[in-house]
Amino acid sequence: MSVQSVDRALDILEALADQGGEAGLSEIAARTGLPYGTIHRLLQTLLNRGYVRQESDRRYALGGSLVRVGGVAEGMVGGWAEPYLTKMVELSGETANMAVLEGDFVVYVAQVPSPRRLRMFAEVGRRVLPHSTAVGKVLLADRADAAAVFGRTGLPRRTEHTITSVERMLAELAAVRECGYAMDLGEEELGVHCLAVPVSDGDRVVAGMSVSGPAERIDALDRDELARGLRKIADDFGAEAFGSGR
Amino acid sequence: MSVQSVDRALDILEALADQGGEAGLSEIAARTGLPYGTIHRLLQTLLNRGYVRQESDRRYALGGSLVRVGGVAEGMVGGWAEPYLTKMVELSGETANMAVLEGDFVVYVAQVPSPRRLRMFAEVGRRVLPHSTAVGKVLLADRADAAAVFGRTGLPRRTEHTITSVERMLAELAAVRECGYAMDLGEEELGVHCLAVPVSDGDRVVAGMSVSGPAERIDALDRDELARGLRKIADDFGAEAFGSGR
DNA sequence: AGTGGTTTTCCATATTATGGAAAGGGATGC
DNA sequence: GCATCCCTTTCCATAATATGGAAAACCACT
Repeated sequence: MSVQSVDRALDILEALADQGGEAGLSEIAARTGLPYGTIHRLLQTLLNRGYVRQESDRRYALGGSLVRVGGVAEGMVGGWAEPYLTKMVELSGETANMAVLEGDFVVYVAQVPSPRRLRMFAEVGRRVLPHSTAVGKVLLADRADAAAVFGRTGLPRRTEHTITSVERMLAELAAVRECGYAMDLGEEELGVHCLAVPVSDGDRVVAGMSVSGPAERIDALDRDELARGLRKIADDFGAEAFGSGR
Repeated sequence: MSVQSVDRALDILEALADQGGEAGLSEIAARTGLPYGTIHRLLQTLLNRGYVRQESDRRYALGGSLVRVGGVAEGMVGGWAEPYLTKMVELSGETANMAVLEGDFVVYVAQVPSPRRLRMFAEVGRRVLPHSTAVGKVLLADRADAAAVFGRTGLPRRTEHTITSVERMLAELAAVRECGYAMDLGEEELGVHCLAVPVSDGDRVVAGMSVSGPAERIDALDRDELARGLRKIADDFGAEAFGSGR
């Protein structure tokens, strides 16, 4: 039903992404379990098309052709998310956002604003560091290399509530994994609180969705109940947009 | 030397991207020249992995899995661009940027700042609309659906110099195609001028590189000569990062 | 120079993808 | 409400295509 060689080529691309975009042939072999000869041949093909690039030290890296295709895809996904974000707005009364991780940044790719007078607005396209946002936390909670990300970006203080210690942050991420949602209590912007839930493709967290609003309004909601509702919506979206088969 | 089915799968992905991220099976067939049965089977595979999604009207669209992989690739490309951007800084004395189109936005993916005291700074990660920037113009000049983009985004006035009419903008894009570079004369920010050149994968424009600085300094340079120099650098980079084979 | 760990190439084999043609769906017009 | 047209999906016999083990080449250390 599926074309084997294409499936395997995608495995290789994903293995490369998992390793941060760069890996040697044997690392790919370890991760995918495919025989060397096969991987090498598949890599040649991806190389010819610019989907993979070979560094001077013979290691392989994700290539430029993916940027264009990925960019177009990102626009699509943002569009599909809107009905789901709308449900989140209905459920919470607050502005809903979707964001993905791009390199070490959180990028907002879609938004549906709250109907209220006082509301969060126009985040689409914004790039922020993950440590001070609720979506950032759900996105990193799933990644084994979260500590490495903090090593590169640091945890700059944005407000008096920002978590600036790596240990405390890792503990926070553990808590997020535990309860399945993340909060931002004025850590990015004073007076703004958010609750974020993960969007999964059934295997890994690929995006986050959140609602954000004035601290008092968010705090007035029942977190666990709200989180349950949002998770449901996010799961539906994940299944629709990313799921399919596997 | 290359795995046929993988090659074809990539053709399909690219055909989809060419059509703005969405197409019917027969449109893909028209574009790629592949037989229906083959395309369908390949699409099934991509569907199973979330690289393609099927809309309710049975059309196909680029899928969510590309977002993650594309995001990682984007980080890589930004890194490789730096030596080339450095050359641009040496040539022009001004800050150099690289940007790509993501959905309808221009996203800056890499920067090398000018050594001067007064300089442009820290644009990486910023997302702006294409109409008011030089890179945006070179990126759109290559796209047949530029008018559709403006339909969605509008051409909001950023300064008194911003081009806000679609006709004038399309004329500008034609001029850009003609001379091979684009200018921004304070259209995004007063007093800031830029000159941008396209980065091509040998077939299509995939990114833009630009230098930006204070109006007086940029205006003092010989545009055509500078553009020639920048093009050379951009071409080298395009060949290295996106080219390879085909 | 020697050694260990890679990456790359090769080639006979049968597994795997191929594509033409026919069946199935949906929409549009009469 | 029915027929028509166009687009999508399925099928299957064929051979072209991808496979993967093993050997060779390469590189980086020491």
